[in-house]
Amino acid sequence: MMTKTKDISAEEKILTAARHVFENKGMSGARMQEIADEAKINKSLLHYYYRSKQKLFEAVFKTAFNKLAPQINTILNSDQNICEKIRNFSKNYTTFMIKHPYLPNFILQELNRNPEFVKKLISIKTFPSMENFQNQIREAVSEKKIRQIEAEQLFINILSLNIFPFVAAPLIKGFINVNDKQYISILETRKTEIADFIIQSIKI
Amino acid sequence: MMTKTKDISAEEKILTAARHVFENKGMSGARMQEIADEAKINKSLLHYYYRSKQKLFEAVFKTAFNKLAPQINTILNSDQNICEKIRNFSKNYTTFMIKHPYLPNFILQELNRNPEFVKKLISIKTFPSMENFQNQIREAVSEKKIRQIEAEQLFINILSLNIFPFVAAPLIKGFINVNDKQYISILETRKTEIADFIIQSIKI
DNA sequence: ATATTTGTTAACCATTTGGTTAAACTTTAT
DNA sequence: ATAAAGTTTAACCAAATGGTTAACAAATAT
Repeated sequence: MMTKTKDISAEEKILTAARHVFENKGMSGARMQEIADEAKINKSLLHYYYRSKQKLFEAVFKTAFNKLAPQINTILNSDQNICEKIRNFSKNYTTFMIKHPYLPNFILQELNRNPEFVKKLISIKTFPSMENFQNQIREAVSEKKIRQIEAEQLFINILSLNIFPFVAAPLIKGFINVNDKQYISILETRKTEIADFIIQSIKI
Repeated sequence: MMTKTKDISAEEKILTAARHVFENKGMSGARMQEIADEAKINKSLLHYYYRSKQKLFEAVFKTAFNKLAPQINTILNSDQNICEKIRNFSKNYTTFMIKHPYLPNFILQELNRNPEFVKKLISIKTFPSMENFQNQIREAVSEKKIRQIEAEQLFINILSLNIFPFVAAPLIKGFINVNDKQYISILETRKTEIADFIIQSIKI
């Protein structure tokens, strides 16, 4: 009857549950039944809305990737100066990922398992290019605003310092021997620490 | 006695094949039959030598982890000075991982999937501690050899810059638009580039 | 030589798993 | 009201999968 009013659509419940299960177990570890249970719907509904596990996975993966890519794009294409870029990105990225800590690992995992997938993503979307960033760095170097450094290397460094602490959280927690709460506190510090570290390195 | 005059023992072939399959597909994506095929032995032999998939996986994981942990330990415990440490580690680690590119991803993936596993590793082994490294950094800071920085943050930065380029290889290759060969060349450059970047940042 | 232990294989087996079907229930259109 | 279209479920199913069994082969000990 009126059950539709405050109900979240099944399709939506499925996507949320699928996201959760896939992020935790990966494509091959996830079970359709587990997703159905978590969404509290019948397993057949999964196939009704998304034809197959693969299709459901791709839906989840794409929305996940579309949360990551635009952020990285702010480094490559935006008219801030270099230091601004680094400061803003590090702050925004870390803030966002503290709320979605499984996202980076999920994406990297599946990208590693299925490297051809990257090519799809690059071709289909208006995929960010290094060109603007390269020009910006070269210019900054020749104007002696920053020391000599290759754009690719700097780009990799920025990504590494920002993303790795989330991907390797269990490992790092083990080595520096802190609990979850303490680790989040360390990540909070990194919102500004990362940018300081990078800028300190490239300034003249 | 049990001296095997045969070329390579079946047990060894299994471990090699298992390592390969597990590194590529992960625990849940790996298939016992695939491991058997790759080792060119009957599937029953897998269970003869290693009781179960889980046991076989653990054998593979432990040997993998034991290749990573000692390297990280050279940062935490070794009597080199800070710059030496950073230079040597970055060079050695990157050199090693170019030869074993799937290792870091494999370890991080399974650690993420099963975070309790870390606790096992920490407790059982003479697991490296941060203490010496912390003292070294604090001392260097107070002696004004390097600028003020927390040991944990520096440690995370060192690991990030070294390990992330392997974990995120497909992603980075996509963004900076290079092929495998070009990417390896970039990694080669990083053998010294990483240390330069860090030292530039922390020197006074 | 032969008994015994160790290594190896093909044939099975029980369970899990992604996916299908057909019927029932709801909502919307006529 | 009633038909049509959309949504949801229980009951199935075939294939895949981790694991077992029992017989056979090779090495080792007596």
